[in-house]
Amino acid sequence: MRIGELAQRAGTTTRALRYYESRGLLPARRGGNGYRAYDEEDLRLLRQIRVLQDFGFGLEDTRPFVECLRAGHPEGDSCPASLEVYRAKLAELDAMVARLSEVREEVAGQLARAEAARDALAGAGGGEPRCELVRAEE
Amino acid sequence: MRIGELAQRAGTTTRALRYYESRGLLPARRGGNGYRAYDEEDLRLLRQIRVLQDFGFGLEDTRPFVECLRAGHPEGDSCPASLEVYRAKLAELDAMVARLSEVREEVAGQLARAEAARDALAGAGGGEPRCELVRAEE
DNA sequence: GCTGGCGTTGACGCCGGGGTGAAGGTCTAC
DNA sequence: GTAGACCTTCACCCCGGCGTCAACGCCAGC
Repeated sequence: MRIGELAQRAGTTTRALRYYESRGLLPARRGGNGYRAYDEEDLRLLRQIRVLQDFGFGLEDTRPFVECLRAGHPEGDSCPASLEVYRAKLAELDAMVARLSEVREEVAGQLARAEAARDALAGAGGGEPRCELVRAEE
Repeated sequence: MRIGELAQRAGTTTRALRYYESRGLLPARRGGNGYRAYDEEDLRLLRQIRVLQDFGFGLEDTRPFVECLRAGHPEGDSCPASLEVYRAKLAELDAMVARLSEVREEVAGQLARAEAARDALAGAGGGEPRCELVRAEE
């Protein structure tokens, strides 16, 4: 199988495949004409890469999985190094969620405060706050 | 007040202030010598910018707040446009947290699955799983 | 009048990750 | 024979929010 077919079957581009090879992630054998030659196994490796990429893993993070498959293990995550990547990614995701949630609460607090201040002014200057929704603003 | 003093008092750099001006965010009057001239009000605007930046707001997001202050309102978030930015940011943060949490659960599931597979193999090939912790792995 | 420190403008660098684009040549398939 | 797929190498891009010169102007103190 040549590069175009592999790219098409994996839903990626020939450019990406050459890029992976340049990173040492998916080396290819060569035919006599210099063309890259791939087999079904390479398609498996490539699919593993793309699944992880869809999870937001960096290319380097996919390397242990690919090497695990290449070493003959049944799954890309059958090796300790892959599990470590999972764990590191989990920790990273947890940290991001925690940070974002903190900011979210800060912003929510600011919004609530600002809305309360606005309503207090509206109530003082414009009559009954209860009727606020009745007045057409536009 | 000249640019260096303002930068220092706001804990930023002259380069950042010139950049804000180039973006039209914090225009400065000029003295006869061409030097930028700032006052205490500019310091308030600048502090507003920096608070929002620390929340992770982009520069453009700070514009409504700055213009609100410049229009004479007591707070940068005393204007509807600022509240809209808060709301948009909240939605954005919620979406990010949701997306990250989804991925987190996917990865956690993969990790659990992979660990279970590993343990099943260890149990089948290495004897009693109960004693696994007793065997020195290294 | 000279040095040093502030100021001015403009242009380019960077950071990172995952590629893409173009140019110029070779090979294959119909 | 010609279109299309393939090869290589080098450069570029995207994003924001500045940093880093370069080359100059302005002003105070000595």
